[in-house]
Amino acid sequence: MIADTLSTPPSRAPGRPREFDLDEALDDAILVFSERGYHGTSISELKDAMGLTAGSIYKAFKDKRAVFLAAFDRYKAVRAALLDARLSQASSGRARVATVVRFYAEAAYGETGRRGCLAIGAAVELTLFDEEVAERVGGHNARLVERIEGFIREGQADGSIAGHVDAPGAALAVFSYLQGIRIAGKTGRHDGAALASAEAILRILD
Amino acid sequence: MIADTLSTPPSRAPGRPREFDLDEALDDAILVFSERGYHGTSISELKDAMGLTAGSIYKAFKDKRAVFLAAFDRYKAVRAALLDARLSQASSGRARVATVVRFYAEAAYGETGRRGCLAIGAAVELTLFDEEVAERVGGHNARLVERIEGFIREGQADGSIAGHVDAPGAALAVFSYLQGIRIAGKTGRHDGAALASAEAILRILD
DNA sequence: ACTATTTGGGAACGATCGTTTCCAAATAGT
DNA sequence: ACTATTTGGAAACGATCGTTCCCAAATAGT
Repeated sequence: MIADTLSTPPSRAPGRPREFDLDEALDDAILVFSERGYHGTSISELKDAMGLTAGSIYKAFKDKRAVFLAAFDRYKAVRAALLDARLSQASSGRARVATVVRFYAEAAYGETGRRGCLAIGAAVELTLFDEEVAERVGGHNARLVERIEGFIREGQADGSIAGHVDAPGAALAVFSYLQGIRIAGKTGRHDGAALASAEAILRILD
Repeated sequence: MIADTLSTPPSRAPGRPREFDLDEALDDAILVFSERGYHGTSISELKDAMGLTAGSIYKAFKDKRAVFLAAFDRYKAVRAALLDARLSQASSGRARVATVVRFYAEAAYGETGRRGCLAIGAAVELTLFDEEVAERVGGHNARLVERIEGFIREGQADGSIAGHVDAPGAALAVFSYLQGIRIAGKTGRHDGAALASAEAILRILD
């Protein structure tokens, strides 16, 4: 009985099983939405990119907006997992800030850089007229700023960051840099520059 | 004869005169495009915002894209004039960098902040699939980065900025901050924080 | 075997998109 | 006065948008 309710994963729903992997489809959606934006992506393009028919998309998601929201959530989850893995190897407050800064700078050049950041696209394109998107993006951003501020305070406690640094101001400055370097990466040509700027920004912790 | 070709400004074209001011209409277009983005703005919304009929818009501009390009150019020109006026009152290299940083930080909160930056919207939404937009945005950005780098070098020459600062890296870091603070302003709630972050970012010049 | 349920695939829907066309009104040149 | 030209305004265009519907196929439970 208890075992029955606990071992539910292998059990399957009644009807015909879905022939594609939801997360893989969302990964494709992330790419198109990142490149073309929300309004710039049609269902037809989404269909081609995800390798699905319109019917299948609308059976898996309520509407286009739901696809975007799901893609956004997955994008955030995947990126956060990647960052956290790196963060676990940083041993001082300064090292943690540096890890975050370099993580974003690395994503800012090359193909990834030109493709752009889905979260920034969402913030720019949707926050003003979609309350739910605004809350999600705003929440993520606020949490990241708080996290950076926490790293700075940790650094001040462990001696890796100067005590006179204004933690809230510096945290927002670093966060802004993270967003901005992704925009710079959309039009910028030189790759090493992004990494150099990452080192430069860390000077605000001295 | 010569006077004739030189005093052309008061002379008028043949047909019925335009009943609206082009620049005022573009100012309205700047607002809608900033708020809703390029793809998110329909001709119908453009029509309402500019107080014109579709016919009048298409007589003044080739198509929707041309309206956007004109709005973009005007936005850039107006903002540049505003910045230059402030810049003329800054007497050291550091003061000039600080002026630029505060100029962007001020635009990042309140109604202006939530409305967003037209140039950033263009970069995010259009650069990947519109070569002309990419060139314009990329050109503006590159020029601003170079300008900041110049201010830093001037500061190092006049003693207001430390000599050990990596000018290209710091310039791109400052530029990225400028873009990022405008994004932060779309979801951020607290106004004073933007200004505090502006002061924090200037620490990279120490 | 049969029913219920869900998916894949594609045709079809109304709505809205960006754009063009048409006509009356307003100007300049002759 | 007349012609040429341009604008204002609104109706009309085909194309594409996001979404729904329909039917055959594939599964689970009985």
